[in-house]
Amino acid sequence: MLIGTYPPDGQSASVRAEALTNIHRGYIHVEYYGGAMKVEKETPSLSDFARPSVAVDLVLLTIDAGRLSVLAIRRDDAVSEAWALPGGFVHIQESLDDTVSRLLREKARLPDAFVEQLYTFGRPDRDPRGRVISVAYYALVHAERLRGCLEGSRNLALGQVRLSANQKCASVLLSDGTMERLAFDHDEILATAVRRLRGKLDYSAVGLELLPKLFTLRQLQEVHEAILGEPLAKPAFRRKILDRGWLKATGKLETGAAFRPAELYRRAG
Amino acid sequence: MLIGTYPPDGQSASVRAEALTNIHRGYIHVEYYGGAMKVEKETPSLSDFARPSVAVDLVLLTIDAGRLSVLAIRRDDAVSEAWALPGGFVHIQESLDDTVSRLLREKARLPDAFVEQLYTFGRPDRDPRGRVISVAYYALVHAERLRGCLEGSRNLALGQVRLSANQKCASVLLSDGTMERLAFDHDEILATAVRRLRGKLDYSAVGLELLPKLFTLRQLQEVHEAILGEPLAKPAFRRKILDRGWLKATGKLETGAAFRPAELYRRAG
DNA sequence: CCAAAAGTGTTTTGTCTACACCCATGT
DNA sequence: ACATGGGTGTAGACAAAACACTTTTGG
Repeated sequence: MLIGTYPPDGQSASVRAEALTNIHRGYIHVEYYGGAMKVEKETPSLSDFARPSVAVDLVLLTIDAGRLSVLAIRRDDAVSEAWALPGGFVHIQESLDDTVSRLLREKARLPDAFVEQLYTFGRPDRDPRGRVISVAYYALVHAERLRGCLEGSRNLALGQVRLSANQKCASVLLSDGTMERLAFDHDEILATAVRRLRGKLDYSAVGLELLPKLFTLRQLQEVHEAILGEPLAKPAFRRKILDRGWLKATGKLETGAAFRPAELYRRAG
Repeated sequence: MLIGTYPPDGQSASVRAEALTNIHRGYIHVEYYGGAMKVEKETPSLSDFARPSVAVDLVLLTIDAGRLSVLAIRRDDAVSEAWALPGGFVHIQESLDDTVSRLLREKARLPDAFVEQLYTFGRPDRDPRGRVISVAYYALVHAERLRGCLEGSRNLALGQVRLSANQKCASVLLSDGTMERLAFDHDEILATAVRRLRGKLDYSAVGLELLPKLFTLRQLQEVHEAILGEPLAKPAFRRKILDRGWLKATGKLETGAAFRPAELYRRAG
């Protein structure tokens, strides 16, 4: 399929190369004959539609000072000065999971973490820069693992998650006391992550991802309370969790307790 | 930002142009000087990466002859001759939900249906034609609504869903008795839909979407059994469902029953 | 009356909750 | 010893499962 032939004057070649990269894909043959350029596209074309950009946004959650907190990044670009979730575009030869791993490394300097796909947000107007479809993931890490990274960088912060009454959007409370609404539709993404996490607490061991390898039952209960935003009864919680079989008692006791030290558990299996 | 300079020999320029369109986006300046080509990229753009195509794939489920069945479409293009899920590309100014609505109309002639986003599949090699990221949705409709559409078209079929033992992939059994593995990663998408649906039966009223407005408790039980793939105890099922408060008794009785007619229910609220 | 399916009671089992209580430790 | 939080026992509420049973229809 012949797309066109163009004279080799620098100015117009610039514009046309842009149009090409936007609309067409597949093997593009560029041939030179007699000083002019001929551009062809090979037959089986994937899509003749203009393509949206695809990004991954990351809801990196942790428990900081007993509160469910999220990693926010300050956008200093011309688009927005607000806080937002860390994110980035999906490279052309990169799986979505690979994009998430790269973002974890680049933005939070984490070599790995528990991550799960959350939801894909695709409103055409969700990003003022243009059409960006965002596949949101959430990640859970123990706060200790973020310590170094947060101190090293001035445009990263942990903010406490504040879910609205209808659970449709969430704001963050920064350590300086200011309440911030996240940029774009990130408040909605954050709320979706918290709702998902709340739902998973009952039937999965996700809470363990927010704790160190050895932990006490009280610590796990505090994690659940931080996520659910409500206090839980201690005896009921202990028995429910132990009945699930997710935990294995180590026999070791915590150190540095003011009173009776609690037993340390680790994940079973 | 200078990307590189290349000698204008036809053979290698072809390959390099391909690499360019894959890796870079934004304004690309192409200049010619002294018979060579210089390629530059302009600074601030939405995304400096080549964009993947974004598609929606639709898992349209229904209960046909008491079995969980899925709408499959025969691909007659050069890419594949297998059966696949109906799908299509997301247009540049179209929300994901709008794409789903359009696909429902175009592929199944349905003006509306219960739909929910399922998962986004983004392995770079999942489509042999190139990089396609697919946002999968599942839809539930009463089989009666598909009747006319299926008869009218030769490349559409309902196939019984057969989930593998590990629940990681699903095949379809067509009415001619042949067992078909769906094209691309659609077997994995289908399995994901069935797992999701099974999980939702317990805590949501999704089963009602697969029935007409008036239905008997036995019919609802058969829907649940078809989705779960196992028989359920009648008294337990009745009480559980009625306790949930999703249903409202109408007082009417079914007609045409061979024996005692059952009461008709409809959704509450 | 009989066959077949609708619909209900009753008992048992197991899980979650609430509350009371004992246990171990640092001061 | 005692304050404090860790950890356990018991009783009631509630939901689900198993089983037997009654009811209603067409023939």
